[in-house]
Amino acid sequence: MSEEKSLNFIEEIIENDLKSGKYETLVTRFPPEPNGYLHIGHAKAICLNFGLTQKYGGYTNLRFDDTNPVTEKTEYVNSQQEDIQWLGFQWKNELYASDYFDTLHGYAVQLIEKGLAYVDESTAEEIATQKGTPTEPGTPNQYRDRSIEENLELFAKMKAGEFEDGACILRAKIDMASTNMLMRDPIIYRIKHAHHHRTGDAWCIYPMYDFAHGQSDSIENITHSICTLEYVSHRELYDWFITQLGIFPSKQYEFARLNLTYTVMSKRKLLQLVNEGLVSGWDDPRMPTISGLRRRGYTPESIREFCERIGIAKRENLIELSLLEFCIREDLNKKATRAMAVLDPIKLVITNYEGDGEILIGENNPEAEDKGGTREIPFSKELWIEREDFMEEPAKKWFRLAPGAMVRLKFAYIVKCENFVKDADGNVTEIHCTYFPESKSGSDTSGLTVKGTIHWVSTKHAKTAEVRLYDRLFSVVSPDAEEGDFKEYLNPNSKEVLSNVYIEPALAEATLGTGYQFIRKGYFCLDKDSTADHLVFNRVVSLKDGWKG
RNA sequence: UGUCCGAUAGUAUAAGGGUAGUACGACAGUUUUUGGUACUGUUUGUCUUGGUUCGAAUCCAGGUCGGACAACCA
Repeated sequence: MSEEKSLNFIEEIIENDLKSGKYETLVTRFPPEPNGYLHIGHAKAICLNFGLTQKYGGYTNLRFDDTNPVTEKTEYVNSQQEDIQWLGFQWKNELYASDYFDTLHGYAVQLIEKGLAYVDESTAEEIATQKGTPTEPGTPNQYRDRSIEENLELFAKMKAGEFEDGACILRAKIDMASTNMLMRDPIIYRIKHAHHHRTGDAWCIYPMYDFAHGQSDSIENITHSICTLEYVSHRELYDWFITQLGIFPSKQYEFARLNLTYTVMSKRKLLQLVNEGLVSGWDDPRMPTISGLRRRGYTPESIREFCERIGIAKRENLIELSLLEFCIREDLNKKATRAMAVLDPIKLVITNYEGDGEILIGENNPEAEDKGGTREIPFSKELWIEREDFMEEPAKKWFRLAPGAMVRLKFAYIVKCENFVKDADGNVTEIHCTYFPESKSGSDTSGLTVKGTIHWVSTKHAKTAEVRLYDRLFSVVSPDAEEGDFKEYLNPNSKEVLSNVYIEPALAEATLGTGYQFIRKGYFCLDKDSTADHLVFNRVVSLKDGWKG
């Protein structure tokens, strides 16, 4: 009866390690560099790392990989923390690679003392040339055989600030002929007279990624250091430092990063979109950032579900955006309060309706167990309906309004289209209907049956709102794979603003962070730009549309 | 021309020598006061060539294709 969900390759490794007693406690970490906002690809890594320790016990650290002072900012630290917590995860320890600068410096000295590191005064260009190519070995230079004493002295001077940026660097002495370019005496410390967001001006030398990451993992007793595929070739170096230093042997495992159709994911490109004003900011609802998705109306649950469904493997992948959309529809279908809004209005007059109108009762969510309660919806003689719900010359399987056709007004009556009015340009401006008083929703004794039900808002009671419709940011499946500048492939219609949308009165009480379904139109949420007298809604995603006209 | 990683329906992901399964998508139908939801059905797949084996998606060898690697970035 145990419907065992199959394990991904990392879970298999962990189960084996736990079973064999190699580790008692699983420790993972999520290690972002605080140089940008987190995106859906990071969400995959977050769900993986935190999800693993939730499943197997143990804990996950949040460690900021802040070894490059010129790109990092506290603003990013804060946003990254907010995003992780919003996704629903809590780290055990908040740590920084910069916490380990002293230790790391000590490790470097140890390496020098073992004759495994040297100070190189070559220029960046010389070093690049000497490095060789993937198919040709590198060549050692004259600095490689300096004495330990001289190296120690020079490194001390580097630390003391006696050199300009770029004057020299500290390299590990490994193998200039290695088939792995990273093993050809990698740079481990460089000089940067720059202000660090946490250590201030205490340091002018900073460790490179390869000299900081594995050791930081080791210091924290990380058992499984999970990263993306582009670090595969770094693993040899990762292990080499740990072995030479004789410290806790964290192990690195790599999985394939997430790629999404019609999206770019690299921080560099996302930053470009922000800086060049092509989007409104990191949290533009079209951005694949966590903050963008949040503002768009995605829920943490839907993103976690998405990360669960895409799986973890080592092959390159390109996930269809439709899966993300499925996940948010599935979640919001159960949660979203239903309401009526007319995005593209046209007036409907019920010619035989007498009186001031009436109050109807509507279910807030037929998918919720308690139906989400009910609300009052005012109805009257004149209504706004969706322009696209009327066709002067109906198509084949048209269920909606057309001359002589009948539809039900959601929560209200069945009406029959008797007539319509056109302006001088031939545009329909008004639709005239008659209604059947005995067809009232919930107490219909008319015996009439109709195929179509349309939504509406009473003109007299309608409130107005701005609605922002979003579509994919790019018009090609894989902007990264296209020739030329990726920005040439931006979808010019990715955002459409409707400034005069009619909404039913109940929607005037909408709150930030709540999901709404505008019946027949899609899922929406209030935007942070909204004010009491100017409501702004974002469309999260449309409903699946079964009508193929 | 080197080293490393990978290859299963349109997209992802299982099956770990023994029936190729699941999800999303697409298509069709049932239900429905949302052309939504729910439910049912259909559709399409092991990169290739050999080998081992009673039996191979799985193990072995060659090939093909895709990706990564030559930042004082992470």
